[in-house]
Amino acid sequence: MYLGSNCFSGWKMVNKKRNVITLKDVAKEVGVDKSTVSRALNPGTQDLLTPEVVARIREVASRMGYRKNQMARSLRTHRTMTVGIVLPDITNTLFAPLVRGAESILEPLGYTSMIVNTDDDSERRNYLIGVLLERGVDGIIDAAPQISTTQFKSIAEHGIPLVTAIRKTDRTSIPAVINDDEAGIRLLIQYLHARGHRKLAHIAGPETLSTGHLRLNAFRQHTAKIGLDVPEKAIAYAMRFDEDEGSRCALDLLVSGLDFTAILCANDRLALGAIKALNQSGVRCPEDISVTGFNDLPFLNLIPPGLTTIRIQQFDVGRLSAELLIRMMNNQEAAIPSTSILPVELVERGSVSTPRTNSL
Amino acid sequence: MYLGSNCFSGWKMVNKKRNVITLKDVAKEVGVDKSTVSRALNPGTQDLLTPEVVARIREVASRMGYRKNQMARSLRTHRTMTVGIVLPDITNTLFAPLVRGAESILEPLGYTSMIVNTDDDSERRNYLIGVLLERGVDGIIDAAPQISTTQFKSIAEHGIPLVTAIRKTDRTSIPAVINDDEAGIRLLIQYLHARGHRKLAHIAGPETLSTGHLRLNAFRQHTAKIGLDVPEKAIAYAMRFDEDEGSRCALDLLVSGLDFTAILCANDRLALGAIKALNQSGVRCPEDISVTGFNDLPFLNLIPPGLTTIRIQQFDVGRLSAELLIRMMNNQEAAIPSTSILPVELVERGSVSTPRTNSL
DNA sequence: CAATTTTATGCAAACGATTGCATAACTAAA
DNA sequence: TTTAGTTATGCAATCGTTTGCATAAAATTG
Repeated sequence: MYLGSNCFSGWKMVNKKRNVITLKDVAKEVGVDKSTVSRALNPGTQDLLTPEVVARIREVASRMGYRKNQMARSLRTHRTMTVGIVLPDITNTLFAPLVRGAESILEPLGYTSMIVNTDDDSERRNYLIGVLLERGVDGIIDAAPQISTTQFKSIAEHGIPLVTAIRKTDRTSIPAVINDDEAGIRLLIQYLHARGHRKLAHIAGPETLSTGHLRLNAFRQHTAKIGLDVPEKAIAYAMRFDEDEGSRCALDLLVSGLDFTAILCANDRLALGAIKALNQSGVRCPEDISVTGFNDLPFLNLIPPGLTTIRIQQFDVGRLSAELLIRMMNNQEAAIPSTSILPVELVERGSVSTPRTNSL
Repeated sequence: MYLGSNCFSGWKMVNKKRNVITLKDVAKEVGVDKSTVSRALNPGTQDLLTPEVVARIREVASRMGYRKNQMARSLRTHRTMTVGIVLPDITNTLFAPLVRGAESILEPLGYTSMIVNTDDDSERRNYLIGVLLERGVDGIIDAAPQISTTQFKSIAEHGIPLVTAIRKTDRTSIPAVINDDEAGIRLLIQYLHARGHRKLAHIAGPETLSTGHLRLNAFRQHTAKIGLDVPEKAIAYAMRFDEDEGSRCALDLLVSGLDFTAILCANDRLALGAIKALNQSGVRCPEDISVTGFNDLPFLNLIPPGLTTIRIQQFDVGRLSAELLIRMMNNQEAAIPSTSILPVELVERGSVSTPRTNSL
C-alpha cells in the first residue's frame, strides 16, 4: 500500500522534472522541421542539407544541450547499437580482458555492451539471453556456451548474430574464436617429455565445455603419439574449473596408487588447487611432482613455485570476436570463418623439473 | 562505395528477416485489442482483466514466442530499467566483485547494467557518461569519480540518480558508499606500532582520488596521534594505483637516505610493486623492511611473503550502492545517507615482522 | 426492476526519433 | 523566358508500447 502510493508519486515527480530537450524543441528554436534537425545531426544524412543550416542546427542543438534519445532511435531503426556479452563470471580474471578486447572494437563504432554473468548455470544462461533479446541487442558474444545446447535456437529465431569466444559449440554454423587448446596441450606434453617425464596424469576440465573436452582429447592424442601409456585412472575429471576441484582431483590421483611424475591440468585454477593439495599431502612441487596449467592468469608469476603454463590471448579473442560480430551484423557473412584459432605460447616457470628417480 | 551499398543491402535484409512477434500480433491471434494484451502481460495491470482472458493471452503469447520490446516500452514509460556502472577498469580485480554485488540487487528487480571503463582518464569518463545518458540509464553507480569534477553537472541536469562507490567526491549531495579507509589505516598503524615499528614510510595513492587522499590523511593523523614523527620525505606520492608506481616510490624512499622500518602502502598493488623493488635492491621483506597493503586482492594469500593488508568488502559496496540507487530512483531520497562506510578488517600475513635492530 | 456503481475492454494518443514521398525553390538548359 | 531537372526542406507515417478516457456489460443497490 505504502510502497504503491509512493511509487506512484515517484513516477509523477519523475514525469514532472523531465526537462529533456528533444528534436522538436531544437526544431522549434531553429525554426525548421524536426526531420531537418534529425538529418542535420546524423552524419549519414547531413549532406542532404545546406551546410549553413547544418551548422546553425548543430550550434543550437549543442547550446540547448540536446542529446539524442537512443531508445526512440532504436525503435525506429531496429538497431540498438548494443551487443550482449555472455560470461561465466566477470570476477574470473580470465574473462575481463576479453571484455576489454571486444570493447576496443565496439566502442569506437558506437556500440555499447551489456555484460551478463551465467555462473555456468544453464538456467541462468537461458534467462539472461532472454534478457538480452528483450533489450534488442544487435549481436551476442558468448563466452559461456556449453558444447551442445538448445539455447541457440531462440537466438537464431531472432536472427541475431552470435559468435562464441574462448569456447566453441558443436554447431559449425556458429562462428567461434578460440585459443589453440590442442597446440597448448601438445606444447606442454612435449615440454614435459623433453624433461624426462614419461608418466603423466591429467586433471581434465568439465566435458560439457569445449575447453575441457578439447584439452582432454589433445592430451590423449599427443601422449599416444609420442608413445606414452596413459591408463584411464591417470585422468581425473573436474566438475568445475576451480581450485577446489583441482585439489580434489589431485588427491584422487594421489590415493589411486598410480605412479606418475607430472600432472597436466586443464587450467591454471585446477593447477593451483592441485599444488595446494600436493603440498598439504607432503608432496613437493616440482621436486616430487611437476604440475602445469593453462591460461596464464595474472599474478601467476608471483605465486611459487611459478606455474609453467600456456599463455593465451584473451584480449585478442575479444577483439576478433567483436570484429567478426560486426561483420555479421553488416551481413558480410561470406567472409566469416566458422572457427578462428589464436596461437598460444608456453610460459616456462618453476613448477616443472626433471622427474624424481625413486617412487614416493 | 562498396561498403555503402553493402550496408544498405544489409539493412534491407535485416528488415526483411524481422519476424518479430509484437503485441499486435498476439492481439489479433487472441481477438482482443493490443492494449488488453499489454495489460494482461504486465503484472501491475493484469488484475484489471478477467483472469481467464489473462490466462488465454499469456498462453497464446508464450506459444507465439512473444517477447516484449524493451525499447518501445522505455520510450513510452521513460524508464529503461538500465543502470550504468562506471569503473576505472574491469580487468582490475578490485572492481569485478563490486559489479556482482550491484547486480545481485539489480538483476532480480529487472534492471540490466551497462559497464564502462574510464581507465581513470577524465576525458574518457566524460564521454562515457554521455554515452550512458544517451542510452537513458535510470541511474549511475560511479566507482571512478575524482574527488572534484564538473562532470556531475551534466548528470544532475538530466536528473539522474547517482551514487559513488569505493570512492567519494567533495559534494556531500552525492551519496557515497565507501570502505572505512581511515579505520583501515589506523589498524595498520596500530599493528605496526604494536610490533615495534616507530619509523614508518607511506606510499600514497593519487590525491585526486578519495581513497588516496583519505588514506594519506589517516596516515598523518594516526601517526601523529600515537606520537610518531613522520618527516615529509617519508611520504612518496604515486601517480597511479599500480605496481610500477609502487616500485618507483619504494626506490625513491630507499635512496632518500631516510631511516624507516616499514612502508605502509595505500593499496595492494603499490605494495606488490614496492616489495618487488625492495627485493631487486637486495632489501628483504619483511626481514629488513615490513610492508603493508590495502584491499586484499584475490590470490594475495598465495604470493610470498604474504601481504599483510586490509580486507574490504567490495561485493557489499556494490550491493549497498545498488540498494541506495534503487531507493533514489523511486524518489525515496529522504532515507539516503550521504556517506555509507563499510567496516574493514586487518588480514595478518607474512610481510610484517619486528623491525631490524640495526640500520641497513 | 430501474437506477447506479463497478468491471472489463477498446480506442486513440502519446513517447522521440527516422525516412519515403511530396513540394517549393532554385539552377541549368533550350 | 519557359521548361526540365536538381536540391533543400517539410509532411506525415511509422516503430511497439503504455495509458487516459470512453463505453458496454455486468453487478449491486434501493
